[in-house]
Amino acid sequence: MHKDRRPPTMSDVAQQAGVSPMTVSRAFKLGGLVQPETRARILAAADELGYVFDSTASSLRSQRSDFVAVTIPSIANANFADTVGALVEGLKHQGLTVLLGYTNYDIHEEERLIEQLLRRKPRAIVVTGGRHTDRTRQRLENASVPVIETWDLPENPIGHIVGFSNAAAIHGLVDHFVARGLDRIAFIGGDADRDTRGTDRRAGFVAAMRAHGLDGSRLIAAGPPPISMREGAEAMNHLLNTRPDTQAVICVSDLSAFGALTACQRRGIDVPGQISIAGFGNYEVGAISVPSITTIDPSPAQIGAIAAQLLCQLEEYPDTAPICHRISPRLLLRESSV
Amino acid sequence: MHKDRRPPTMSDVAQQAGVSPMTVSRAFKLGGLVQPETRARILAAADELGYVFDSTASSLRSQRSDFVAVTIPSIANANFADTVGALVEGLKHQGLTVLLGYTNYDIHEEERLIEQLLRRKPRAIVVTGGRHTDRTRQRLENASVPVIETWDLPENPIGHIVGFSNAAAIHGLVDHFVARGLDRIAFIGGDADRDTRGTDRRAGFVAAMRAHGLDGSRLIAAGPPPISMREGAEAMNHLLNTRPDTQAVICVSDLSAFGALTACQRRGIDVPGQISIAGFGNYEVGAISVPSITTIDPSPAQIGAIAAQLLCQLEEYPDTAPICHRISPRLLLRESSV
DNA sequence: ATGAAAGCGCTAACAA
DNA sequence: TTGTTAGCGCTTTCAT
Repeated sequence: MHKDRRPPTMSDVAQQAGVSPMTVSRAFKLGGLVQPETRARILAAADELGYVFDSTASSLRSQRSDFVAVTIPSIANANFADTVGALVEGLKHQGLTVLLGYTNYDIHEEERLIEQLLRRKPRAIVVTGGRHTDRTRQRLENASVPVIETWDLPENPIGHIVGFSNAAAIHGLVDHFVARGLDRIAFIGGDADRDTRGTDRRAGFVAAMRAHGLDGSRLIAAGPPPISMREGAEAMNHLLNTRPDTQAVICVSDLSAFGALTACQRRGIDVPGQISIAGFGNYEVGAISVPSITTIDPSPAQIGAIAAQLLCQLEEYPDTAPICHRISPRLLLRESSV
Repeated sequence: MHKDRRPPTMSDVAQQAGVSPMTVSRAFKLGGLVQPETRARILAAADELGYVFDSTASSLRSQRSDFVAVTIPSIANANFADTVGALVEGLKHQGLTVLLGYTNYDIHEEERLIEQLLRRKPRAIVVTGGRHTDRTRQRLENASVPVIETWDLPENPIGHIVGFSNAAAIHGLVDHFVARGLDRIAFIGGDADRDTRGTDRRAGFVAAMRAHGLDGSRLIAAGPPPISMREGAEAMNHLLNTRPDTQAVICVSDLSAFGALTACQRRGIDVPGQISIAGFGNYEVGAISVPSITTIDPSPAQIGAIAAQLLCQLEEYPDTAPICHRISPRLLLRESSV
């Protein structure tokens, strides 16, 4: 092995196999029309030389890449991970890869990220959420690649949508609590406008309380996202100190709901005996905690699967009119609420 | 807007700004030697035309990309997410992006993924773990880009290492339990050879028990990774049914440890009164649960930060000899253990 | 089923 | 500081 020699190209492989570079190129394509034995010889030659296909050159020449760009607010979030997992799975068969970027719940970081991703000429782009900077919108609109917004139902969609109304989902949860005779309901989280889905959930809470003629002012801020267990516990402590007569708490996610639950446990407050708790997202922690936590399941994997399906359709019919696919979040009643 | 016109290139921008394409190229580089006013004019022209820099062409011509490939077993794992987060943060200033792929804890999937990533000519590649298929090893060795293996201390490293011994970390935990007078200790997880770090942890447990002259056969399989809360609860139930005299349980991660804890709670078994529980990873759930869970903190963010630092160093001195940076996991004693 | 020529959009190398 | 020329490695297009 001569370590400092320049890496072999298709021409080198072609020479080794006694064919033209074009035939090597065809041998590496999936439907490439090459004699099976010729292909075998080529692949053997490639292996022998340690040839690595150059996607860079391929993309430049063909003016098409083999990946879909996906942006999520955070890795380390099981909900978004499930969406991405289903997306990857659904695109694998099309020979499409997923290129993942995360925005830290910041639409300016999203802007930076999306500009970076577009430079690589993705086949399509899937973003989380429907709120973006003006510049991001503009970039995506001009990008001339399919755009899918997920986890939201934006009023002015850029392209396609696979999502649901975060506000409506919480509205349904409030309805359920009120039907069970609970009046004094609080909401934890969703104060920072960085997490737009969290903000929508809080807005849904306020609207629902108003619709029932109830006091929707029990709003506990939990700081900038990601709002997790610790923030949920802190918010719950604050709530118990300031509004001790609260009967039920809806949290922006199951993670903060679990934190809230632990705060109650440490204070000896019985859940759901003294206070009911609900979350959002159907995270594993809420399914398994004692008590288990009432939640709303937005079917993250389904979002990914449908987005993948839509992308496959767009591969075949690029001019498909903008589609809005609504997911129906399900209410899961568990031990943490009466 | 003519939607079907081909997208503008540097030449178009150059023409618009009244300069040569080369000057536009320089204007887009960070240290490009261009008159400030010229650059301003160029950027304005680019904006006006909706120009998007073509990384594909840039990479092909310059034979160097602007990204580091990173592979992790799973997104949706807070530990790996923290490593990646620190890596991204540490590379941002160098103008390097992270391209993330995940392997589903499968070294064959890893092989596929790494081949895909290498086709894009990354500046470096950071992988999780030190066990790979032969073909993966070969590919990485021949790739002529820096390789960093993390979260492990492989015996035959491919390149650089930023990691720790998973076995030794568990060994220390066993020592602690034994010193507290606990003899009948079980281990949950790590049966499948897919999660090599989990397997190492179990091996560390067995070796430590043997070193103390204790019975190291209380091993509860938890199925294929990712082993999470549900599997931890199931394994704990199995353990309580089959070896009810167990005094302490070490779990392959805090997630399964939390599951094990809930299993005890549902059966009315006091933790740590009747049984001690420990996990691994210092996940948030174990810090906040009631009781909080004793764990080992492998400093995931530190791993990422050091890897990033090493990569920066390698940018400057590419011929740096292989470095092995050892992390020292810390034992965090919490409420779940005596 | 295979080959030859041309060129994708950018930048290295050199020149001015 | 800016411009000119050539070519990165592949695939499109056309030919055989």
